[in-house]
Amino acid sequence: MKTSKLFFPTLREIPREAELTSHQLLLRGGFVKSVAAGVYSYLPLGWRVHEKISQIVREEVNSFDGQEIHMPVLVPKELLDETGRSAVPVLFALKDKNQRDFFLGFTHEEVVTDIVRSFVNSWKQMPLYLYQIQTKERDEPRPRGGLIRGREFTMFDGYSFDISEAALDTIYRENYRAYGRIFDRCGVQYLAVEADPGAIGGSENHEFMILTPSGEDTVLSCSTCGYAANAERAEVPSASSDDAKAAPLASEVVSTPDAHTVEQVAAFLKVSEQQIIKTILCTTADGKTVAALVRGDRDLNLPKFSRVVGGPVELAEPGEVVRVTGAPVGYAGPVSLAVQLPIYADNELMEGGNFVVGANVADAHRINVTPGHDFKVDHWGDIRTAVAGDRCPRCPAGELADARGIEVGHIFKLGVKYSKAMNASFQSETGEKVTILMGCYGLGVSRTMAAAIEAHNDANGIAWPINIAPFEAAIVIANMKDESQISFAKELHDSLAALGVDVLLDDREERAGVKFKDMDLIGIPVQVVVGKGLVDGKVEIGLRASADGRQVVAAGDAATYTAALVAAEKARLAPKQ
RNA sequence: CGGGGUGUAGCUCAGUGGUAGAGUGCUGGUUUUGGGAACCAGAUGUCGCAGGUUCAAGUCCUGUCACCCCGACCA
Repeated sequence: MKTSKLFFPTLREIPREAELTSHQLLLRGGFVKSVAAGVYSYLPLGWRVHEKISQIVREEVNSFDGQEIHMPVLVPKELLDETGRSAVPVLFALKDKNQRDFFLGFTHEEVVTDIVRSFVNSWKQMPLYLYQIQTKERDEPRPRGGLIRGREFTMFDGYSFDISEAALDTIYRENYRAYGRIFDRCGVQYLAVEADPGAIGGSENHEFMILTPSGEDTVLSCSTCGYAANAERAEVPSASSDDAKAAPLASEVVSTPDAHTVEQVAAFLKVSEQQIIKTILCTTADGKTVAALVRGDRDLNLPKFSRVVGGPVELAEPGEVVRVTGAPVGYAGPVSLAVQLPIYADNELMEGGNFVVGANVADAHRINVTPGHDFKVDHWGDIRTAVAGDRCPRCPAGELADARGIEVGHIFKLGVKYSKAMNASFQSETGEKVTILMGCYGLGVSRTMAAAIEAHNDANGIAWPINIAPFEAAIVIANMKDESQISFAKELHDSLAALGVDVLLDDREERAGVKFKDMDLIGIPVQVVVGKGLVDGKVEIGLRASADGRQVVAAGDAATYTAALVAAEKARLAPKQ
């Protein structure tokens, strides 16, 4: 390929709409063009990267007999009615000319399950693994960060169908390993973490996070035993109960004018935030209000709290807080509530005593409050968000450390959740009718593209891992007035192409500096410069990401040297398992 | 949906109620030719849209749309 023919409109300045590094570089490098909020066109360079990632996914999934299919973007409402998912808020909805309801596909469990229930009826037809790489449409409340969270994006979605838990477990682990190989080959550091399954349910699930400081999720991991979890999900081990408890003192109400945050109360009363108990009022799905208590320096974790309560909970409306506490927001406490509520407390509050709590009176708090002594805790549980420094929930010696990550994959054991609702069953070896066991496996192709940039960039632009770079090597002709440079570079281009290198020849009528800047910006990993050294039979070859600069190589060896560099870079990205 | 911000040339941005601007990019020319060259000449606008105030609106007022950020949400 020649740059003189390649459509790659690079920009010198950062478009105003982009804040995130990957978004800026995708726009500046001419990889994508925004069409609407969270909707992008892929230009030639962007589509090359997209297809390289897709191809890696295909190869790894095909290796365990995954079979690619293609399902429609348009999904009739009736299909989603079967599982109740026609009420999902992020759905794009539309009607056809006959007023029939359709949705744009946001994931395809129902569509694929419909295929399988139509044709699969015997245990002999499984295991079966179907997948697609396709556009997904979700009317996100807030798209952001370019390709990180779009309303239209590309996702690999795989679905497994099995006759037993053991078989499901096998394919789940097969997938898990394939994801590892995919991210290794894409040249991104990843971590598989235990995660919250959300409303999709299922017995086991893992998120795959690409580790980068700009990630929007926090992951916690134990270097001792390898436990890793999304901070939203990470467990906190129960408190060690052998701590000597201070004797409860007599509680009393003290004035705390204008102090309604933990920080303000701590400063006013000159106590640490750990000595304060936050009382958070929540509403359950059936409209009841409950109180959650966590230490002042901790955060209530709603997913965890929901599990303890046994159903989804959300923060109570301010009006409800006023009604049950009898005080403005900011002064809630577990003692002397206006309305008696079930009280849930975080396990950590078993340690220590004589806490500060809200007095349920404006501008007042109650000091020397000890759970069990001054008020009754109805339920103890693990309801706070784990943080770095917490003890590992899986091993006695470990401590959790944190890192930031971008969620690029999420795999679930679905069990019978969809197959039961949609009556997808088979006849077993012994003749019984049995519900099919499913798993689903998602991987964001476009998001991986953005995350790879987040993880691999510098002041000059993108430094693509070679397996997903739009081209593997770029040849820059430094002086377009020099016919010998041009003819040598063209021969080198053809030789490299013949050696199987995905090579780009920069033959534009531009000064050398412009070409260097552009090649750095679009991130071609191996750079070859054919310039003034050619009269002495020399060219320069080096790695985009290397600080050492380019090496001077004999022109006659340029093709083999370049091909070897490309091969070495690829070898570096060989799967680690 | 709540809070904040921004809409002016392809892009980045100035613009005091009184003639629509700069840098960069683009076109032509001359000179240059190894890290976004210099000079000369040129083209480029529904000032987001719709109302309103005014002799006069890019500028003031009202509404509306779009985009970005924070939060809520995120199967």
